[in-house]
Amino acid sequence: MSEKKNKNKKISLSEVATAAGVSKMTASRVLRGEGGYSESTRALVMQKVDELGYLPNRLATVFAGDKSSTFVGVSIPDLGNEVFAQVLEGIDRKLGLFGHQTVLGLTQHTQKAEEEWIKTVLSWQPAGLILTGRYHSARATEMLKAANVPIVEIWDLNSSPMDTSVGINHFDCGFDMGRYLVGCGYRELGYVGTSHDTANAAATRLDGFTRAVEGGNGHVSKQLCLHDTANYYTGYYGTEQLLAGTKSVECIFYQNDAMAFGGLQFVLSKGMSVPGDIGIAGWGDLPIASVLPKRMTSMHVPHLKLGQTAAEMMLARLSDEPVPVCKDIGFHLIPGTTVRRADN
Amino acid sequence: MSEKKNKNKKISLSEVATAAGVSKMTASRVLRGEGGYSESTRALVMQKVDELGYLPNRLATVFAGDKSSTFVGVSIPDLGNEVFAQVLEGIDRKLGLFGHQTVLGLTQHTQKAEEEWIKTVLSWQPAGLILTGRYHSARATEMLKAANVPIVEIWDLNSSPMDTSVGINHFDCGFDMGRYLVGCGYRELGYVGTSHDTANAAATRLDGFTRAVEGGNGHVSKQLCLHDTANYYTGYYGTEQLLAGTKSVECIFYQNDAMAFGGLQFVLSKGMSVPGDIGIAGWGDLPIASVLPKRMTSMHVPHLKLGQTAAEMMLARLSDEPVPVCKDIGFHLIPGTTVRRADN
DNA sequence: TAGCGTAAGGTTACGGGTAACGCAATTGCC
DNA sequence: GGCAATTGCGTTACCCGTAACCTTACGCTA
Repeated sequence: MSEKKNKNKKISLSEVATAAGVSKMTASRVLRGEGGYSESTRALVMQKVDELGYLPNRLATVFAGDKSSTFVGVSIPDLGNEVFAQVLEGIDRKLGLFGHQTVLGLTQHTQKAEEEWIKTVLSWQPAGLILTGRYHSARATEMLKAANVPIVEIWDLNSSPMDTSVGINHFDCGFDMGRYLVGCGYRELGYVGTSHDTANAAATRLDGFTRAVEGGNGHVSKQLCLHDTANYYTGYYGTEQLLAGTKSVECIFYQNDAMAFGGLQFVLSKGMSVPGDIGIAGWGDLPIASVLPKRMTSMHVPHLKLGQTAAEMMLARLSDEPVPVCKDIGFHLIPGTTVRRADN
Repeated sequence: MSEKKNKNKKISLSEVATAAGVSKMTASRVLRGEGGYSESTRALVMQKVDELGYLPNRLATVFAGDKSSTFVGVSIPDLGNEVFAQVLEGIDRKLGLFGHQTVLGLTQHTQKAEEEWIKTVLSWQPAGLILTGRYHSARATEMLKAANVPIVEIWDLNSSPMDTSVGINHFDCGFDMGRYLVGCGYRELGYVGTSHDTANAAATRLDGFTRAVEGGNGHVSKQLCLHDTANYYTGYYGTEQLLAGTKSVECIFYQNDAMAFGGLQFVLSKGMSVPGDIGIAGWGDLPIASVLPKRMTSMHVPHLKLGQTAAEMMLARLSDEPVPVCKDIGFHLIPGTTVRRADN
C-alpha cells in the first residue's frame, strides 16, 4: 500500500537485452526460440530473464504482429444452472490445453447484456468467440460480422450459423419427450418453465413438446414463472400454481431437472404419489439424479462433451482446418421412474 | 471461408479521422468525450464511426497509457463442484457491472496448473487476480509478487495473505461440525473425502473436525478416495469402502454435500436407516438440499456472496480505496435430519 | 489596437514487442 | 585463395492509441 511507486514498472524486453548486452531483437528471437543466435547468447539472455524475473507482455506481441490474441470469449447465460457450468468447464479445459484463455461473459439470458459484452470483448482482439444460443441482437450480429473472428454458436443446433455451430435440436428434444409421455398414456400434460421469451432453447423445446402432445390428441397447460432463474424454488412454486389452476393434469414436463426436482418435492409434500397420482419429467439429467432413490425421467445431454466439442471446433477454425458448419451432439431419453411405464 | 483476405483489416482510429477530415487525436478526444472539439466535429466523427463500424482496440489503449487492462484473472479449482460455480458467478456479475472482464483459469486443484495459468494470465497485464486457495507454488508466489497487481485470495481465510483475502475459517468449520456431532452423542465417526494433499481447505476442515472429535473422546476413521473429484460417485463408493473397513462407524462426515448425497444413497440402498442406523453430514449446503424430503445435516456458506465480496474487494483495491487485509464471511451449521438429534 | 485568454485542433513522441531488411564475420567449397 | 552461402546479430519502421505539447484563430478588454 504505502510502498514507493517506483517498483511498479515491469521489466521490459529491452531491459533484458541491455543487461545481456545484446539488442532487443536478439532477445526477442531467443525468447521465441526461432533461431538466429548462438548458444552462448541464448544462455546469457535466458540467465538475465531469470535474474530479472522478466515476464513477456503479450499485449505488445498481439499489437505488434497485428495478429489475434489467444483469448477466446465465451458467453454463458448463468452458472447457477449446473448444465452451463459443465459446458464452460468442458470449453475451458480443452482451450487451456492449447494455450488459450477463456474470457467469461454471463449474459443473464438477455440479448442486451450479451451485446454489451460482445462489444467489450471484441475490443480486446480475441482469437474467437463461443456464444451460447443462436439469437443475438441486430447490433451484436453486425459487430460480430465486422470483427471477422471465428465464432462457434453452441446449445441450439443452428443449421445456418454465423460461422459454425454445435448443439442439439431442442425442438426434437421436446418432441421426443412429448411423444414418450403420450406413449405412456398421458393426455393432460402440464409444462412449468420460466421463459416468456420465445427466442431461446427452452421455448423451442416447449414448441416441440406441444406439437407432439397435440399430435397425440393430448393437451398442454402451461405455467411460466416470472422469475428468470429456473431453479428448485421456481419449480416448486410453479407447480403449486399450475395445479391450482388446472386439476386435471396427469403429468408435468419441466424446463429443466432443477425445476422438476422442485416440482417433485411439491407434489410429494401434498401427499401425492409419483408416478401413481402424477408424473414428473425433467430435462438435462443432473448428475445428482443418478444417486437419488427415484430416477428422474429426463433427457440426457452430454454437456461436458458439448463444451469440449465447441472448443475443438474453435481450435480447428483457428488453425484453418476444415470445420463442419453445424454439429449435432445428440441427446437421449432417460425413462426414469417418475412417470408411469409405457404400455407398449 | 473462401473470402478474400483483404477485408481482414479492422478499421483503425486514423481511418475514422481521415474519413472525417480531422486528425487522429481529435477523433480520439471525441471518442473519449474529454472535450476540446466543437459540436459539429463531434457529430461528424461519430457519424463516421457508425458508418465504418469502428471498434476501438483496447490493446492499444492499455499499451499507450501504460496502464493496466480491465481484465481480472480468476482461478477456480473446478466447475463440477456447484459451489465454485456460484462463487464464479458472484465474481463475474459484480465485476461485469464495473466494466471488468473475467479471465478464467481452472486449476484442477493442482498448484502446477495454477502456476502455469498465473504465468500466462500475468503476461496479459491483468488489472488484478482473484485466486482460490491460499497455497501457491514458490514460483507462482514469486511471479505474483513481481507482477505487483492487486490479489484477492478467496476460500480459505488467510490472516496474512499476499495482498487481501476473503473466505471462511475451514478449521473452525470442521471443528464446529465435529463438536456438534459429538454433542449428538456420536463417538465413532467416519470421514470420506478425496484429498490426499494437506494443503487445501478440505484437509483443514478435517483437521478441525478430528480435533473436536478427539477432544470429545471420540475417534475418526478416514477413507480418502483416489479420485480427484469430490462428487456423488466418490461419495457412494468411498462410503462402501469405509464401512467395509470399520463396522463400528456411527456417523460419517463428508468433504462436501455431493459426496454426502452419494453416501446417503449407498447406506439407504443397503437397507440402513438414516439417522436411525447411521448419521450423515455434508458440507456446503447444496441448493437442492432445500427441496429434498430429508434435510442434509451440513454447513452453509454464502457462496454467491463470497464471490461478490471478492469482486468488491478487488474493485476497491483497483480504485485505491482502503481494503481490509482479511474478511471473514462466516458460515452456519444446518442441523438437518440426517443425524440424530442432539440430546442437550 | 496591442495584449491576452481560450477554444479547437494539430504534431510529436512514445509504449513493448516483431517483421523485414542490412551487414559483418565465419564457414564451405572447388 | 576467391567467392558464395550461412550464421549471428543490429537497425529501422511499424502496430494503434494517448499524453504532452504546440499552433492557430478568434474574442474580449484596457
